[in-house]
Amino acid sequence: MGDDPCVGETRRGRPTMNDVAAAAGVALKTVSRVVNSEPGVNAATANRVQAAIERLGYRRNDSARILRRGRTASIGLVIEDVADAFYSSLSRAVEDAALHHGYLLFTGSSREDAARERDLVLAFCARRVDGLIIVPAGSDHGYLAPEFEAGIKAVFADRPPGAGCEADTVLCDNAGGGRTGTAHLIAHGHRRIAFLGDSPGIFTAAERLRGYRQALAAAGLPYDEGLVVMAPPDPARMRADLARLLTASDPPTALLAGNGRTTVETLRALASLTGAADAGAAGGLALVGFDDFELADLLGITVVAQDPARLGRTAADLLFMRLSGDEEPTSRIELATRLVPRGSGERPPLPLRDRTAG
Amino acid sequence: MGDDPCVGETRRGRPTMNDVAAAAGVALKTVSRVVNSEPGVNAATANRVQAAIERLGYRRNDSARILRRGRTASIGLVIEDVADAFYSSLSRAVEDAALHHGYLLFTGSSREDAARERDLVLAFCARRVDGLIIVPAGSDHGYLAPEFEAGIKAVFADRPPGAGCEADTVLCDNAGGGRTGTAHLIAHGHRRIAFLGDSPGIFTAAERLRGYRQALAAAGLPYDEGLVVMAPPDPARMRADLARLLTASDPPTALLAGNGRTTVETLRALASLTGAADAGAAGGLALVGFDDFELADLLGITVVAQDPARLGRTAADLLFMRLSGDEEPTSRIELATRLVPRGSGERPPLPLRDRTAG
DNA sequence: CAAGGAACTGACAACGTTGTCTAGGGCCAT
DNA sequence: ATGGCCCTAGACAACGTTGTCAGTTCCTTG
Repeated sequence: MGDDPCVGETRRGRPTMNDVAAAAGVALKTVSRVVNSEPGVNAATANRVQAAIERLGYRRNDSARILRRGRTASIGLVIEDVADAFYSSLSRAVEDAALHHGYLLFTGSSREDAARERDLVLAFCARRVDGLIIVPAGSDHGYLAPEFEAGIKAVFADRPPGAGCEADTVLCDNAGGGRTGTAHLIAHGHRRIAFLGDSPGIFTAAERLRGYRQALAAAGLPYDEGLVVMAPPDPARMRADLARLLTASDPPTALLAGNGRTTVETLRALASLTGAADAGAAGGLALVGFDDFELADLLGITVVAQDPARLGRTAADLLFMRLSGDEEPTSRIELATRLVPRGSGERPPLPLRDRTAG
Repeated sequence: MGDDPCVGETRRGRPTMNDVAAAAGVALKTVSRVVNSEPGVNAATANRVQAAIERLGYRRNDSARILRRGRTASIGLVIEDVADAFYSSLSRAVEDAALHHGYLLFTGSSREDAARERDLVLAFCARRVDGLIIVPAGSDHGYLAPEFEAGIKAVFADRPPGAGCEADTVLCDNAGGGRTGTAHLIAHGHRRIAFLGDSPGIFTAAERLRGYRQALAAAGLPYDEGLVVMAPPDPARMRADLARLLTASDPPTALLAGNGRTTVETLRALASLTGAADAGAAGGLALVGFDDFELADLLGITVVAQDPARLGRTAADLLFMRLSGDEEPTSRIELATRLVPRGSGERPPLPLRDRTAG
């Protein structure tokens, strides 16, 4: 009479185990056993249940399951921005690990906003994720205290947690990378090296600057504030800064770019300033970038390479160790960086008079 | 006596609303009202409850909430690979939309594997996501039927669902883009244009090839299978293919690369084959890439640009329309592509004898 | 043949929350 | 003074699952 071809009750919404049980003529618990492949169900019964499951299109409700069992088999990942290649590589590594362990993954980008980091983390906690991997934007992680109390595991990646927050941490050796990159330029004869970093509040930016200063000091070179820019990589601002640097009375002969974004924007700025088609050699400046990027090989850009996938993998490994009961003291791992010479960082200083030739 | 400084019972695990209620001397339901900012609670009482919440570090259990309310305020996103720039831009757009609507986001990469796409989607469904955005890897979406029956909303992005699956779809105009790119090369005098695509089973790859053929036909040019490669972008394989193409008796004077990956790998292959530092001009070949990529501007690579962020935004908009009750017939949106001339696609055909000059 | 066990199945409570309904008390208008 | 209403608060069931425990059947074994 109705227009529903199904046999029996027309239920709106999803069938439950109860519906399946009724359809198969067994008890609820038996369905549960079949769904979870628990032993102790007669093959014939199991088949009947299985048939009912397929006929009704039954799908277990994991919210109920989670509520009952207390574990969610999911983890949360908070990064700075998925659209950034560094973080998307990291994401992918975490995703792989999660999949491998049978976990589902919540993802969110903080956009370098501490409040947003906190909201995301707490939302994940409300969903009762078993663990968290956090690239922190903020420096106060007091809000995590009740979560730790409740047994949640967290691993910090790329940047350490705020003071007073004890948790596993995986970092790159940012200061070491800054030293290496700077020392490389010094070894090629440069004495005036500009550092184009990100906001000084960002841990990695500050560390890399520290490494830069260490290398200068080790070589007996003075630290000149006029050669350092620490600000978010805005294209227009960077072009202006570079123009100012290059037309100064004692301009730099080499640049160290503080991260992937600044490297790329530096290349753009150089290209637009010098009009050179081959930005890699623009202005005869030597250039070392921090963080490798796609096509750096073709552009011949020397970089201090990090390994975001390894960072993600390591963080995930630590987390899953914790989730499987590991109670060791928290560890802090620093991953080495690797200098990849490709030409732009091996150019000797160009005497001032040759500059305009481009 | 114990070593726990807390007053009252020492509970392991998280405090519940019941615990908060006991601590504040009110009923469970009153706590619920406070937590959810429901009206009808005296300010003084609310303060008492709030204090208890903070003292105990209470955090609502969303699994229970979801179970009770039936809606999860979360959506699932299945893409091909987060680490790919195209999909990470798309992800970010979806993430923004989710945040804006107060939804949480599950993410997973299918790796071009239909079974994995299915597993991810079903896992998300088991978590009772309210909606799905899917970049399908497979071509059979029958497994979604029970989910649709249960009221889940799904939007397909970048590629259409398999036959028989009626759902909102947002695509790029792949055939149109293929036509545009090919016509552009033809307009610059090319008659022998190679097409370097991806696996023919991938919808976008097949569509772009179709556009290429349409443009050839429109210009009265023959379709030469020898100029077409349809396979996943493996670097070694691509180098071999390019070497074969370029040393053939009647080699192409221009290349149309089928997607971002193939464009980049083509550049690498050309650079390694010709030894040219400036890969953009390697071998004097004209080149148009499908899908824009970072630094294409600096390299001077002409592309048929898609807009992955817009794709994600549009898909999310459609999904949230559905989630807010929209019952219109399903729509299929095609987003226009945009040709961005940058030099590599505007080179005229180079006579064969000049080739080796590189 | 009785007793014991193995294999299978089911009844029931509990997970932590929210929706519905009811109850008490204070205040206003009649 | 009394009925009625609003404001506040709580009791209780229900969401769909899983863990515990108890029951039934049937087979083995002494």
